Amino acid sequence: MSSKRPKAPPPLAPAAPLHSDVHDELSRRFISGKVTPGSALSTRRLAEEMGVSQTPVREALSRLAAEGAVQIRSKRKIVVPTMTEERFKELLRCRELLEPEAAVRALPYIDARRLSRLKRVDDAIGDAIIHGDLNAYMQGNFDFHFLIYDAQPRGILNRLIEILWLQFGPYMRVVYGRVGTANLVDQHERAIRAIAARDAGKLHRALLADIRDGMGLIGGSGFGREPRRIGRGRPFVYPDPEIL
Amino acid sequence: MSSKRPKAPPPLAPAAPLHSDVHDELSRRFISGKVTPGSALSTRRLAEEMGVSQTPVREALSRLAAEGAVQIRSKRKIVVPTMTEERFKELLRCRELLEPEAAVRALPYIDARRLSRLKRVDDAIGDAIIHGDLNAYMQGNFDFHFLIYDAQPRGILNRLIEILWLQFGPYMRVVYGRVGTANLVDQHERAIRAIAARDAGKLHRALLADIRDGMGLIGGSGFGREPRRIGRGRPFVYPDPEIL
DNA sequence: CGCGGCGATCTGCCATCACAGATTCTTGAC
DNA sequence: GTCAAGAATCTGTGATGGCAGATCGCCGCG
Repeated sequence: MSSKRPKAPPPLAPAAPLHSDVHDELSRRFISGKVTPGSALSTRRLAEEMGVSQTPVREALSRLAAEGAVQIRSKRKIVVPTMTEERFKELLRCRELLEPEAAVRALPYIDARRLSRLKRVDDAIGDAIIHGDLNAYMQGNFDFHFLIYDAQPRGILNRLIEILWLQFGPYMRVVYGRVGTANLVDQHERAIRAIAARDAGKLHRALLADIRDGMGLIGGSGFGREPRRIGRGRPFVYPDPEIL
Repeated sequence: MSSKRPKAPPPLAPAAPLHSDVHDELSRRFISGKVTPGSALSTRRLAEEMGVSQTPVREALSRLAAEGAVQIRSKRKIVVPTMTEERFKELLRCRELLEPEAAVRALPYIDARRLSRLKRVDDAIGDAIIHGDLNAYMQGNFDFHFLIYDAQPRGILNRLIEILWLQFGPYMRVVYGRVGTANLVDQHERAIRAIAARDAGKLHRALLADIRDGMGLIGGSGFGREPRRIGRGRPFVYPDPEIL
């Protein structure tokens, strides 16, 4: 009953801007592979779907473009990029360079509570593999990695990794959908043991193995069963290889 | 004199969107250090300055925010981040991880013509150091590195590196302005020799040395002679350490 | 002299509308 | 039946206007 407070104060949740909400929502879709490579996005449709105007959507897509998750073609098209073998390899190479480092840097910040959460997530991943639940698997995989990296307050390194996952997500989904999750081996357990033992070197190697594992699995599954194929040389070509 | 072509065709330059122009211009300013850390940006001012409306400016700033070059504070402020020692170290660590790799990958694509351009740029850098021309030095330094990385068509790796430089630029300027360019050693020559010899390992080490060199120079110059200092512990604190 | 409060002015943010290029679908001529 | 021209309908883009929060400064009260 103090005299102040003309209206209820929003102590938490200081009213995030709409474009931020939109970006978050779209990011989730990308990382969890709910958007399919090669498909087009429309500002108007997204705006209507989310109940906002075009403006915040456009802004969110602008950010996503900067993050490489979408391409803004000059020909009035904004599409989620298709994957080429080259692009895919580069993506994984970047992950190899950054993620083990991020894990090692985060290691000192991983407390017992977080470690137990990691174990729970890993169990969920195991279930997902058994039941062939692709959604659960991808969500679990994301949670697992970023539960590690984000133990330390998010910095530039983690940000770069997030950018990689934004580009990685959509493609991962289609590949796993094709190959199935059955023959996934669980490299995560190695990581958990390394964390429990506070062994940075082991953790580094475990992450590297995990990433390379996905590469072997996916990379061998063949590219180019996508929207349309042109010619026969490199199976996949951008239908519109113009600038930007 | 064909029957078609109601108006002149724009064969090159397909009329880039305004927001793209704005982003390019701002990027140049950031990379070349023409913006000072801690300063605020206003959409209206920039719009007026560039002769466009707020809309494309906001979009460009959105991209720059995704690239970490600016922070969009919730309190109606959009600022170029100040530098903390922590942030600075992380930035350089990321450069160490990515740039030598990018150089090595680009090495096969560097032809004689590009190599000679590299030498010219390096000469210009030498002159800039002698004359203490900070603008020329920073421009030359940027040109030198990206002349190497961009020998290979720009991919994800180069994109990540660009993001790092966008964040790096503003701070580099103030540090060099403080320390001076006099005692800069030229690690670039090592890189040039490595390229001429087609020696990937040598090139890798040269780049690493170049980056660490800057780190030693800058890192030792002390942080926190910036806008305002608070307390005495860690010399530099965000004046507004809220979310985002 | 100090300080509290109110107004002018700044800010980012978002909705709306208009424009122009591109695409698609229809329609009409041969 | 075939194909080309044009209209209808998409697309991203940009300017404008206005809303609400934040900030700064001035003015007057104590």
